[in-house]
Amino acid sequence: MEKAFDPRTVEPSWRARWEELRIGVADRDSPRPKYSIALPPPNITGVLHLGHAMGFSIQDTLARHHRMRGFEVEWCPGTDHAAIATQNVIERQLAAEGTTKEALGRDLFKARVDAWYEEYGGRIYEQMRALGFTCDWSRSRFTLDDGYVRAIRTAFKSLFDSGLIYRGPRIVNWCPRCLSAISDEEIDWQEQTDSLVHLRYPIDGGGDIVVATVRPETMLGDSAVAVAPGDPRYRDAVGRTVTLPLTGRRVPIIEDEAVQPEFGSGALKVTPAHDPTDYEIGERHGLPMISVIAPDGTMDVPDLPRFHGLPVEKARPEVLAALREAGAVVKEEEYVHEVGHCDRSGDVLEPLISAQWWVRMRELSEPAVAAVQSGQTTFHPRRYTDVYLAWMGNIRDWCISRQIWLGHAIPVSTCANGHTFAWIEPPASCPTCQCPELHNDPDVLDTWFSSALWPFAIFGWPEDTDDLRRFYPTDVCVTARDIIFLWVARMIFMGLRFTGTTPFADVIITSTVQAADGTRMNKSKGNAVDPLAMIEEHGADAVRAWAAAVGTGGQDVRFNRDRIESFRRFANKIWNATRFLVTRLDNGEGVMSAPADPPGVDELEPGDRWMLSQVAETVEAVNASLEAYRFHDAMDRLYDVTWHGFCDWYVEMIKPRLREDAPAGSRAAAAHTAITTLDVLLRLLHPFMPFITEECAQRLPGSLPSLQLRDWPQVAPGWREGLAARRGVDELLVLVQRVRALRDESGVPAGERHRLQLSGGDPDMTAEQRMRLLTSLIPVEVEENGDLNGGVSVVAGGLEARYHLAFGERELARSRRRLAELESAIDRLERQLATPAFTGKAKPEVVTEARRRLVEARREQSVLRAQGESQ
RNA sequence: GGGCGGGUAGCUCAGUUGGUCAGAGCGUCUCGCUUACACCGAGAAGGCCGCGGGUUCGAUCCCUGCCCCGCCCACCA
Repeated sequence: MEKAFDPRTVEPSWRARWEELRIGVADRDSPRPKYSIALPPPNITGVLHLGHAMGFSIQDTLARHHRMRGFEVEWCPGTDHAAIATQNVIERQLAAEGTTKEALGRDLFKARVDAWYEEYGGRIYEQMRALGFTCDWSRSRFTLDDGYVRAIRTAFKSLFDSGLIYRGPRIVNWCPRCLSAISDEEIDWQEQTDSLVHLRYPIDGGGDIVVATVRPETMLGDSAVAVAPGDPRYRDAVGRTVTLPLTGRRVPIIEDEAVQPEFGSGALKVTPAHDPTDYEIGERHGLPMISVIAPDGTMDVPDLPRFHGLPVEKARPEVLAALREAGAVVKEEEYVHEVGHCDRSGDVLEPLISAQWWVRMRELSEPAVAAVQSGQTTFHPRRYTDVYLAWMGNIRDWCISRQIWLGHAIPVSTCANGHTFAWIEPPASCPTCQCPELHNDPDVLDTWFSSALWPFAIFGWPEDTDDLRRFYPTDVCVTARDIIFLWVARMIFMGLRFTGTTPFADVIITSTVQAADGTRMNKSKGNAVDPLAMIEEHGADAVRAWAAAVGTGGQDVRFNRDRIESFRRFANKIWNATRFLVTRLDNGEGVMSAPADPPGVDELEPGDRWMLSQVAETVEAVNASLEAYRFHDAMDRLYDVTWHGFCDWYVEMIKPRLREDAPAGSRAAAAHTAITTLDVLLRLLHPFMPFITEECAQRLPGSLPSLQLRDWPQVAPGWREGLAARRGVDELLVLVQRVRALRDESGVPAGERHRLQLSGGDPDMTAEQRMRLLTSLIPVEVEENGDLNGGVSVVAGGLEARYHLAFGERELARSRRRLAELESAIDRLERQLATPAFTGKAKPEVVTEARRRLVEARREQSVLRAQGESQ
């Protein structure tokens, strides 16, 4: 074995091995219980960053863990066409080349897109492969696949035929660059400082009314002035009209509850065609919707040539100037507010009226709320449940049409006779009147409409396929919190609608990876980290272990190269521990088998039992952590027990026993314990760090072609018995540390032995055992002396230390203290519960809690007393 | 405006039913190339657990107020 672990030489062959063994490919007909995950399909807008790597690593950890536990694991991968995002990327590319998609034409544009998908789809796959993911590539899906398209059309038609999809003109979030509507969830709100302009509108017949706006240009489309109902300041004005400056249009003064009387002057100019609030006011009052801004973001006011055709940002000062000339401007003030931007292009959104396709949400959201409330799907961390419920609870209709080139065509046609219908296969004629003259809807679907079907569409829905029956619903969905609404929520209501069940039982929300400076990591800022670079530097295992260590704390995490590096060192540590044991135990015919028959209890020394009991605890702790999706706990624990418990303490303490001249029984027991421990640790670590663990496990006796074919470790009956010996050994280890510190402080030369006088200690440990353990770790001559009562001390010129092992005494003191604590707690609780003021007035749950605590405290008290008496 | 999360060693962060919970990694300092590992080992220093109240025998942990930081939601133009 090489002296240092080199991931680069090891990783490729294991990737190949896993593929040869078809580790990731799920067998539909296997008798094992299934465990399935639908990989959140990454957008093919570029390569994956560290955030993806984290979420995906966690999924692979789950997949590998469940395979070892005996599940037939289906982790289905795929990619998302991400229509609007990809189109933006390509368009930017074209712009850089000095051309446009229009100049290119549809066909060439499509070729361009396909080439992009090819290249980046491939690179994403390479990234995932590099991390050692065992997803089922045989079932890999792309949202533009034929079968997938069929699923989308089926879902669309079903919703359309049930009246849950409708088309209509409404106010939408319009992106003037994408030239498309977008949904509420795709708005990126940014704080912005603007000028709040107060305008005076003359009231017909005398007087005037002042309104405030940050968008004076929209006043060209005003169709009313609104005040709060009953506002005394405007009692006389309501019902009258004003004549708008510049347009000369007469509009009414109305009352509407949307108006906040405290804001500004308490009067609001109403522009229903260009403001969501105003739109609703307009609907309530039947106001005309006067569009003055065109889809390309320029003013559309042919009657006013001064402004017509100006881009909004140029029109604003121009209109303001005109208003000033007209004497309508009262004052201007700085104003900070949130402005919606397109989350793809970054442009300021222009609310405007447009005919779009919508999904009626009420009927879909109600079951989706109920499903989460009833626990059919659980969020981890739990607090995201409330986030989800709040959103789903007051959701508005979903705008699903996009006016872009790329994406799934809306499967709707209208015939010459005006029959509109949805279809699954492109029709030749109208199903109602057989008219062959059809007009297809020109829009495409919101990408998230297709993503919403992912967990069942990947398995062949709407067909009742074997895969669907076998692997759906999935078990968990691992994703980032910023797509809870965009994706997770929508999968839930679509799943309920089309399959009658939620698509996954658990949703794991991973940490968000920030750049080192705490800002958001994103490609355009250039601070995104490519996982491949980290793999190159530290190896795939290090990246994965890092992901597990920081991915599920529920807290955002800053990119920290040192942290990743620490796991590379950890891999090296594992490598070297293995290398040491394997070479030391190689008897010429291979590694000395951890004997087929484990040594009898008699042959195990206290240190061996100490180690095995820790192994038992580790298995249980890791199980509990994984059960609760607390990967960071599991990783921490494994790191600690492997490095410190095993390498630093155990391996060091058995070194003398591993020498060939050591007593055979003792040597066998140490070998058995060491190999057993290493084997269990490697298996526990494998889902997190598959490469290094495979590489090491291969060298141990009894290995299989892959750890993925081994069982998940279980605690063997004897291991826990070591718990009793633990305290005795632990006490010696504390002594070792104190002696080391003492030697360090006293400047004793490294090799020089000194005398150590001992008394006390675990009565079950012989003086011989105690001495062997100590001398394996520190250079001392041990002398047992029953009369010592002091701690460590230095005697005379040469070092001499005396130490009294307080075995049992510490526990006794602790138990006394605990008893005292319990007594006072019981005292207080009894007093509290005897007080009518408390039992009568406090909240019932508080009283119940107090009773429960009292019962618990009494129980613990009696247990401790019983223990005390037995000793 | 509402809600959520966070403020713990120089840095990045753990700390799940209030009582060995004051921890890890990195960094720093002092030793050590003892035949697994210098991608190492041993030892050490370092913290009013954001601030003020409160509950309690006891609070980093529970309640309350405040100060910062981040995020989400929201129709105040």
